[in-house]
Amino acid sequence: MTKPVRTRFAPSPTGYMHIGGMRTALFNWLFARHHAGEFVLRIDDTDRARNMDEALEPILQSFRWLGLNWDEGPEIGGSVGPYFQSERDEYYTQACNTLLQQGKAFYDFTPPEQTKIERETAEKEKRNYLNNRNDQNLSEQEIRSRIERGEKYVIRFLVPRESERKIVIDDAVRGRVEFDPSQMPDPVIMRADGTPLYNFACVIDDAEMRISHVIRAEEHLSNTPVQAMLYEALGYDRPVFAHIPYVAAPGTKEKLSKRKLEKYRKSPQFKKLFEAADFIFPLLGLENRGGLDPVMVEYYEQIGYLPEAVLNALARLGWSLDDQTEIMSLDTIVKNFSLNRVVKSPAGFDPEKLLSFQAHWMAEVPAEEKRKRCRDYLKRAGMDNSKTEDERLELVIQAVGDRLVLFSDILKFQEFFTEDDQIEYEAKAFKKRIVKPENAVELLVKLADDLEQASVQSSGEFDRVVHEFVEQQEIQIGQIIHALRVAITGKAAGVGLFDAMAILGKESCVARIRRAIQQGKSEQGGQEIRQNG
RNA sequence: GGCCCCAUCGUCUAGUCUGGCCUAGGACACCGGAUUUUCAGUCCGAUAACGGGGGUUCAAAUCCCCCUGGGGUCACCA
Repeated sequence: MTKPVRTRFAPSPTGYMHIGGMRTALFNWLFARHHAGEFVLRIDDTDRARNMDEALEPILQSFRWLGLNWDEGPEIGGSVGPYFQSERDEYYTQACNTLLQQGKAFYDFTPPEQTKIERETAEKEKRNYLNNRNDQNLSEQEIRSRIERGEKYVIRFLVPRESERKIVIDDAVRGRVEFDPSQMPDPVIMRADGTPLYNFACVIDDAEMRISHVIRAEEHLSNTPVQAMLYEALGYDRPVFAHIPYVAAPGTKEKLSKRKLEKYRKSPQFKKLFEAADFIFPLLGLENRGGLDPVMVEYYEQIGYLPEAVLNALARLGWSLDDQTEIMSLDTIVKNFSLNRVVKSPAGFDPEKLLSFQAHWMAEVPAEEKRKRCRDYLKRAGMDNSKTEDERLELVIQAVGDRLVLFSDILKFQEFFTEDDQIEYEAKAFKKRIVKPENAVELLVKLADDLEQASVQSSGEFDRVVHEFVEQQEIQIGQIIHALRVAITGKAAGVGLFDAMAILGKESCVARIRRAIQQGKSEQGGQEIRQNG
């Protein structure tokens, strides 16, 4: 009988969920779900964070947002808990004592400074570092008396160096990987204060929690031989290891890292994400949140991505279904996921591709949901007024159409939700379309009069009135339409002009045109004065 | 530096295990054209890759060797 599939993800409570970490978590989750197994969330908090809730909540929230549920872990518990490493001391102590008794681990009183010197010397001499084993054969009595004297010590696992045997890892992604134990230092497994080190705690937890497949990023590959030896020493069965490639920064092969944020700011692929953040987050009052950047999952949630899009993009980062399929729902991915089809080389995270997935999934969102989410952004930006009522909002969303890629994009169309005298003109567009052309202001004056007289309501009616005006004035439509757009929306580009006019209504249009005329005249006047002076 | 991993269009990838159907497929981006009052979109089209060198073979992106390049990791971090 094969063991039931159980996978895990073990984040440290750092207060943020790394997008690359999320990808690792996703693969674990997918593998478990595909095999109808279980997915465990375990918290690696051997560092003992002080504000656990604060540090953990954003991580759990990212899982919730993406819909990656866990079967055991924080908030829900489970039968092989506790799920916080800080509460599992007894397991580690016990395992450590077993190793000590069996002579598979030893007390090491070597002061850390000396270890450091030895390591540096080895490096200087360009040879592999191996720790000294001076304390390996200390008698029980001597150990006791040195401890009583207050000497500091650590406990090291005794690597079986003398055997000729190689440590072989049959990795589910990378195939057979060999390591030579005779090259490996004895790892510290317990600090003097009795707290375990990651490599040790991890083995015990994975074994005790009956994890069948350890799917993790490839930077752990070099930890694996040590862990494999620990499994054996402790009499546990090894899980299947699968080392998936790490997620690289856009356009590079370097691991995506939060510490390199400033560098990313300048990268062309990341630039748009930062710019979007700079525009949107201040409107939402989030500018002081500090760490809300594109390396975190929370960024994508806050700026209005769809879980479907992020999931789709993450799944395609290092995994493919076949030679064609790009767009996949979570169901499809679960149905088809396998470790065989995980690539070995690191995959650069591509924000452009994510955006294209987003555009696709956005098109599938029902109108009502779109309205709800957009209104939420308007509300958070303080634009909760009579103009954001369902009816108008629906019209705007329809007119905006595909231009709404992120929910927060609605904030780029503020002109529909602000008062007529609050419109901000894009300086460049205003100059080019209204101030500079000789007769633009004059035409706008006449058009405003015409509009005022006319009975117009629908987009088609506005279209008709403007076209009649064009004929009457014997001009090209291009001569008025750009000025008109800027006058009404303040912008050079946007939704269909007649749609915009219909949404705003005749009164608003006329008011806005008149205001632009005034502004235009004053800017022209200013120019003349300057020219004359 | 030691150990380990990786290597196909600008990017994500298919193809590699099981050599021939690969004059290397798809997607994103980019470029061009059409549609359009702008922008976006949509449709059509174009450009674009097996890191290099040796083998093995009738045949190599695919197997072997070497080189080069990139990366990960070397803690009383996780």
